[in-house]
Amino acid sequence: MKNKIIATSIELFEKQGFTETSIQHIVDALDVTKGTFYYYFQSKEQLLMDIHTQYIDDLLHRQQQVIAEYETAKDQLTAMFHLLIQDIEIQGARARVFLREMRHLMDTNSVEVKEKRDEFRLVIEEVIRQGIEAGELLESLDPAITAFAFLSLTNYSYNWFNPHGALTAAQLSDAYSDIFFKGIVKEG
Amino acid sequence: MKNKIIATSIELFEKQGFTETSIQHIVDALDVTKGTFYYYFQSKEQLLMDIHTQYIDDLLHRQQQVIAEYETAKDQLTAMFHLLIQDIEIQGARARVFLREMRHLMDTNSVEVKEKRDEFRLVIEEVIRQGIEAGELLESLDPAITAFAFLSLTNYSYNWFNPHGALTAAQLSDAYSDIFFKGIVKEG
Amino acid sequence: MKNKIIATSIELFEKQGFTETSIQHIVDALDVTKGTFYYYFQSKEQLLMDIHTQYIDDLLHRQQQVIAEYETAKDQLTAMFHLLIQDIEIQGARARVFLREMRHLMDTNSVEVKEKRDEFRLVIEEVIRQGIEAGELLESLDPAITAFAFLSLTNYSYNWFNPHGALTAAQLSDAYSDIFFKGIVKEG
Amino acid sequence: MKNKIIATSIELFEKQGFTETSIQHIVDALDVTKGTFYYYFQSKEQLLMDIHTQYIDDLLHRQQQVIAEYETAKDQLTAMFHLLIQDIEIQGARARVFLREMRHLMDTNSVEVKEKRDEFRLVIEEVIRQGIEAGELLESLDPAITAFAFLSLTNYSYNWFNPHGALTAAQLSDAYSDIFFKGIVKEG
DNA sequence: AATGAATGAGGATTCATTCAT
DNA sequence: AATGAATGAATCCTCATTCAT
Repeated sequence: MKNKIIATSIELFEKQGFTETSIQHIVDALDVTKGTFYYYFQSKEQLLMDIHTQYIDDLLHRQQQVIAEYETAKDQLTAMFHLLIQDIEIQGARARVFLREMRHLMDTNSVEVKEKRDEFRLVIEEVIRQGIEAGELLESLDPAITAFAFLSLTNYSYNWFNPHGALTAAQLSDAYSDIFFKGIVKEG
Repeated sequence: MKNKIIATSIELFEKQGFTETSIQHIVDALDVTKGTFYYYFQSKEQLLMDIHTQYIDDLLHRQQQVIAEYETAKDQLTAMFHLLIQDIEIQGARARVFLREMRHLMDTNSVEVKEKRDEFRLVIEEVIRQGIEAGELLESLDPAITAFAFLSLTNYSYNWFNPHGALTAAQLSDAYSDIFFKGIVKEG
Repeated sequence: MKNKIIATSIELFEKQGFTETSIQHIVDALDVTKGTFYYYFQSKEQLLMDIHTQYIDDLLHRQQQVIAEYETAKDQLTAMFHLLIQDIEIQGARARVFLREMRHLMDTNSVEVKEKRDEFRLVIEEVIRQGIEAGELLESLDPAITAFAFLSLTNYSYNWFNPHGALTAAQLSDAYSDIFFKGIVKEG
Repeated sequence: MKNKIIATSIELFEKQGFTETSIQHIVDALDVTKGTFYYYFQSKEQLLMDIHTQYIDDLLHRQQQVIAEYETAKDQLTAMFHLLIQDIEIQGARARVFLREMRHLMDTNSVEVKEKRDEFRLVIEEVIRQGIEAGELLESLDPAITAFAFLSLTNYSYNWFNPHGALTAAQLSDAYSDIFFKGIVKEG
């Protein structure tokens, strides 16, 4: 039941937004009553926190697998492009809720998620730093800014990329890898 | 007064979000009454629409100036990086409201803003297309995807870039231009 | 202008009801501003009072003409049936506002209109009383109840009679006169 | 609780009118909170609809009983006079709300109630038609107009008849039957 | 004679949450 | 494990009215 509530909430939060989705909407969609909801969750925010925690923990775990599996910065970054963009198809709704509704977490919840989010970003930053040291990436790069650039490409794609359209997730992640690695300008 | 309401609303919408900001909050901040608000705006959505229209119209206008002023795709894109990122300092709050709260517009409002947003994007797409034709940019590029990549970098920066921090807007737009034009990989 | 406001208000009050019609509606329909309204009327209730006074004064005046013009109770009542029912065509909206919205008058206004309304009814009662004394009408009648019966027929017709339908006002007042004078039962 | 809300609302709607009675008035009179009201009713209009439905359904049911119990048109109409006028004492407030506030129902609600109201009227029309065919009532009558005359007498009495005054309901319905059946004019 | 800005109280409705059962 | 009744604060919005100009 707890998982059913989470699954339904994600759908509704994605479609209508967190604030616009009432507990009543959620329980109506599941054909149970509000009491049931409050048996499983302390509050609406707690539900949002559970969704966030599940998502980011899973992502961190998969990021670690990618790091372990590949050796070079380029391979690791390519694998992360694939990981994040191909995820849209399966985890799209969850990811969009994660990216859009974080601001509704308060106090410790907010801090806790922010820390894990930062962790994810800092791993990327570290991959880039090691790529530079290994002579694989340009020395002129600022690892922090470059990590933000990477995350911009992946995260913003949740706003517009439709995995059921003509463009496939594989095509998009390949195209983004190309742009990110080689740039867009033709060499003189 | 209308402009004062808009200015205050932008601040509050940015800090707390559109839904979380009540008309009461807005008028309290201005020390007027709710009646005053509704004298100037038909509805809360109309206020949001006014903010959106002002922002996107201004942006489209400045985009046209950039296009007119520069000749090559590279220069035009560089100028747009500067335009958008240096804007964060002055227009940051307005831009963040624009980027985050568009979903609260409904029906015709939603369509109208979406069209202008698309127009802005399609101009970038066209710049890229002409850059390719001119032999300036890589032939392998998909102009549409590349335009999205460009917008990802600029728009996502509103989420994290703090113009009052150590990193300046000029530094960021330069760094992003470099990455976008030349990529991050060291040539063999 | 005052008369234009009254005319427009009657239309709106009839269509939407007194409470549901705002001053804003009225002035919008006339393409003037609220200030104009309050230049001519002290309050919304004063406007309603003016409408009521005009209507009932006119009616009392015409009732006196009928009384003066005809001699027998039957002729006077017939003339009043015609007066009231044929009025629907020209004065329908005004009459409906009068009959439906009287309850929104307060204190002295309410009393003043009620007195004139009672006066109209008591004249009918007196016509019936004199008809009985003259041997024209049945001795078994209670003049007060009979006057109410008369007013029921005329006033309730404002609720359903459509002067633009197949049934004409003349046909209706004739039919009502017949029923009221001779009843509906076939003599044994 | 639902019935308590209905009962209290009827009283308040009758005294002050539907629009003039706020949900706050209703819940204050019951010493509960607004939330409670909206737990039982979707909206203020739904409450009004419930009142209307209860009233008209009950009336239709009792009309059928009268039709079944009596044989001649005269007896059926007499019984309906009694039914409707004696009802004022017990159902007066409910009936007045029904007769006065129907216009606040919208869309399907309005149509639904109107249909049942028409049904009630058409049954009366049919009784009159059969009375004419049976040679009991005058052939010159128009059944539709005559039915309206009947309803005018009964419905308008809700506006002025006070069952706690000197005139009893029985006396009024007898007087109205006499007038309706035999008219007011003395036979030559 | 008319305007435009402002008020402040009150309207219907929604909602997260609680709690006894 | 789940229900159903109730709360009370907050939300958007409307409105009659005032008043300086």
